[in-house]
Amino acid sequence: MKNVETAYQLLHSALKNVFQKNFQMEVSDSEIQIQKTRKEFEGDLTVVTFPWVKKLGKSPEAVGQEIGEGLQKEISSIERFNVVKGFLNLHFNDAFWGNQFQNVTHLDNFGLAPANSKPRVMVEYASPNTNKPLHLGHLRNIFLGYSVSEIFKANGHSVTKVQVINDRGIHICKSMIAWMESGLNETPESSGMKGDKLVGKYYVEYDKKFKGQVADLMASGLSKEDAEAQAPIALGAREMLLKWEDKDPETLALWSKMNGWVYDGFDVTYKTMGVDFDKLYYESDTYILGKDEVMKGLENGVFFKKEDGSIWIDLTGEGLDEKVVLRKDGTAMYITQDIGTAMLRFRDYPDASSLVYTVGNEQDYHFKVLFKILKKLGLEQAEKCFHLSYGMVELPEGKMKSREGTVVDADDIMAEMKQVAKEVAEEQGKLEGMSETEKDHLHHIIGMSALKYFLLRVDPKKNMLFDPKESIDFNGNTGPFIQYGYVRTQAILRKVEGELSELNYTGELHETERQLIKHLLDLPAAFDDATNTYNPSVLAAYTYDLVRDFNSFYQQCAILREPNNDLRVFRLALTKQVGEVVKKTMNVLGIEMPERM
RNA sequence: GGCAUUGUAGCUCAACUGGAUAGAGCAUCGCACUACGGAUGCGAAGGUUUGGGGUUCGAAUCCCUACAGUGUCACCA
Repeated sequence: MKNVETAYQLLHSALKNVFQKNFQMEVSDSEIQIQKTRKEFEGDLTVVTFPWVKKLGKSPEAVGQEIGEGLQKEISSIERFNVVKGFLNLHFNDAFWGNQFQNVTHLDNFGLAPANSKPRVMVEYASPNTNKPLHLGHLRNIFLGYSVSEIFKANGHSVTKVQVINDRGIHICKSMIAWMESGLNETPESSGMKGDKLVGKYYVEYDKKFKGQVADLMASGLSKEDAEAQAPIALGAREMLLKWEDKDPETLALWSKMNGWVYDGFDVTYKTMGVDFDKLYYESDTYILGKDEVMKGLENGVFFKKEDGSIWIDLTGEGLDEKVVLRKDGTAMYITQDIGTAMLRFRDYPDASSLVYTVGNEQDYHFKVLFKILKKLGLEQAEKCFHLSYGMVELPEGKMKSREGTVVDADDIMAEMKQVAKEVAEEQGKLEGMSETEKDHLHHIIGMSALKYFLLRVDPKKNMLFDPKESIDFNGNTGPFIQYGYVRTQAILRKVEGELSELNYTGELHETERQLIKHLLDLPAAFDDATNTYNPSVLAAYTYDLVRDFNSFYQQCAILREPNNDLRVFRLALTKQVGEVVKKTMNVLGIEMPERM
């Protein structure tokens, strides 16, 4: 069992009965609107009566009154109700909520669906180029993709995390040619640099040289275009790409050596992030497959060939354009590769029902086209493929530009967060008796929680702003705030270990207790919402509110000091449940909970 | 220019998908408590939801329009 029968469900069916009995009417599900009662009114749940006002030919107040009385007969736990305008506010008694809570404590895995009870979903995220290090934008991508994977798992799906590594193409050749021309023979070992940083350095080097050469050529009278086409280093890069495609052994050796450095660097970064992958795809493998698929599609009439030999698809019938899928020289492009990768993935995982692509919204159009193509090629799962499109992370001065040096490096920002966590923790001075490695781990957990929460609490669809100067907060609506709330629950529970007996309390509830219970009961709905909308921010908001409710409760109700033992046990059980739920939801966001901080 | 997308407190974000008096955090000001862990709680102030029309019992949300930001419109990825 994932959940107890909710108050919503109860009300829902009771409403149907009321309409049968009082008005001899059937009501459709869509007519029934139940929402939480707003704070300024008295009640727990509110039924909106407007949809029926016309039909019944009565005033909203009269309809509300009548339904309210009917509902009271159906559900004895409805202690009282009031009608304000067309809103029927229902107040359930304390016993009802006490009971609901007790039912939850008996569940094994409240809020979660049984593992692997639903079809497999593949989630692609990260998918970096191999010519430069990861930056803040990647962090949003990676945390988002990881979290969505975990959300699907929590909802019972089998999940395979994949990425496709863009390991070939002109951009890698640029780093390679710059490295060769430098003649320094630098390696990560010799330079002491992280592999991805080293390769990134040569990418920047390339750009510098290129610009210098272009400037020189222009000074000697060439047009900008000609200069760019004739810059020696650009020619070198292109030549290298051709050699690569010809499988020139030396070029291939250099290529795999430098890519290897990058992978080593990425692995370190992924590890710090706390993310992983089940299966990697390399563009250098899949682009050939893509070509095959295009050729097949050409035979089947999905694609057509233009006079110059390039291959196209006509999507004008679907409101899109014509699109090239294979160059006239027969080489693969981005979308060719994507077609191949998709086909290969569904071949590798025939039980997968869909594939989620975590890719920035600048590629919205690309994925529209891709999914149409996949469908035309006869891939059944094409309709269920989903582009998890997310907005850019902007800096105060605008978009990040790697060439202008305005990127926020992933490793740097993570290290910085950890450093801040360390400073705050030392200031607090609550960690005596902890070993240095434990402390180090704790600082890491806290720093990462600030960063992850910061990036995940925003609706993925939207662009968001990151201000390095103000950096990331540790107070208020933040990861560390939630961690602190969790730590507090654990601090309390540690003192009563083994003391938790059966729940026996049936008395009145404090307002903050009712609030807390109601919030806890919303967990399954929050998970559903997050799954349906591919949106971790739903869970971030849910958890933040829960912790606030708990803090409120904690401030106003004695737990350990409560003299009435039944009530004390009840409050301890509440505390425990809050801790478990927070840990669960944060785990899905990839955020670890410390026991002390 | 076409298409897509966004515009909510000084700043960063919410708003149960059309519901009641638009909510949080940060920043500002004030208060609480021998603290079960203060990385706390409570409160004040802060809004013509970019402007203008429309749809209806009811609009930040849907439609039209103007303005502003962003993305995209490559045989780049």
